Amino acid sequence: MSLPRTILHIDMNAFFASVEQRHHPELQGKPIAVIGNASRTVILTASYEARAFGVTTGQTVWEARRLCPQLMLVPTSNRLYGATSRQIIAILRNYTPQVEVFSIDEAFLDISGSLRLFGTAEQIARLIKERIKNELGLSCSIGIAPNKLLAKLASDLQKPDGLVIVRPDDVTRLLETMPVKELCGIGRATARQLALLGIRTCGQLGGFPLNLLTRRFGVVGKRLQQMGQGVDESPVVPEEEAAEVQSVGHSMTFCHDLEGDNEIRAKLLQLAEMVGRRARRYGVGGQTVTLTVRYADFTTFSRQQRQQEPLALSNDIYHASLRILDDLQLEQPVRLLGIALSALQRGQGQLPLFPERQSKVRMTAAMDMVNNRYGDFTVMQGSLLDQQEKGSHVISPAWRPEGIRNVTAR
DNA sequence: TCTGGGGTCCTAGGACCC
DNA sequence: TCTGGGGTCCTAGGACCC
Repeated sequence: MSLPRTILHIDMNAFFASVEQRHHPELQGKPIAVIGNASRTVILTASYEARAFGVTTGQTVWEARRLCPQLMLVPTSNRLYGATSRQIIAILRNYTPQVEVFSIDEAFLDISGSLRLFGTAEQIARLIKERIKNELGLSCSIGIAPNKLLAKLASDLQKPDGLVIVRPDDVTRLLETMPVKELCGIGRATARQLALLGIRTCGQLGGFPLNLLTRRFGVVGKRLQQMGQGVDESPVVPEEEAAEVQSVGHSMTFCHDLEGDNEIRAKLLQLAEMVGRRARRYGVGGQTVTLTVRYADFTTFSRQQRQQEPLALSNDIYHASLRILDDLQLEQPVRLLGIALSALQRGQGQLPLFPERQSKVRMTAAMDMVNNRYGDFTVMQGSLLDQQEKGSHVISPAWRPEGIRNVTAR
């Protein structure tokens, strides 16, 4: 048996929208929504004033405007959210080194070892809330519980500006009537499967015969039952111990569906440059290249090809994606294209053996430096020059402010 | 004026080898 | 010239998270 733990889950309230409101005082108290920079976008985050009208993440702008005609739309400002996220994490690290950055606006803290130093869990949570409020002008919800599953559930129970403590003795009562969908890890599809078994609440899930769960869900059955019981032994994993990153990718939805081959190739070159530059910045190369295509009717599929050696140069990634494209018979106009690198390997920064490759690598490094300093696509290959569209560069809430995690050589 | 983007993990099936 | 089975690698797709 492991020792009882005390876990905090910190969840920023309407993060992107709150940062915008703090940054632009004229937006405070107003219904605002942060959207992507491209024309075909959705609501990324709505302020609480906008949520009161029913505006939520994932809605189309058109839908949101219908619900809230006075809605103010703000394009996303990635750097600002990233910088703010880093400030938040810095505050959290004052209370324990055991900080797991779960997303740009969420983190888990294991404060089991900090209690003697800072007081009770509740006192620590209040200190954190106060500092984030005073220093950054932002509010958050915090859940306190014996494990991550319950801490995350707890932080969801009171928003905005919440503080919910789940003590070991409370767990059974809390879960008895809690819908399974509220648990992190049970989505729509699993909830629907569970409903077919007559399971709607965590209490029902936790008490359901294991053999029946295993028959339906395989190895996941055991885990599901534990989740229903509020059992979760998974540790808080700080950044430096985190698993290596598995893939690097970019995708773009275009403002109009692409029909021509040249247009498609041009976009692939642009995507390859975005993916390649990020891979090089992280010092990784990918041996598998995946091309994702979404048709006008939203049908989406992907094809991948294993390469002879790991790729990190934009041009190599581009040509690999072209080879995949050439094997495809496109049946409809293309709404979205994506390129991803996986089967990553570290150490792709060294100069290759052949002289002509050396100059390519040096040129790429020089262009990367300029772009890193002055912004994406400041300098680029000739064929990219006619591309006015710079991509939406929507930042996702899953984006990690620390950038890539450790990548170990295989 | 329908429906973003960046990830992780799991599974199923086929190829291939012994 | 029949009938397996195990293991590994690879691909495609789906569920889930933010």
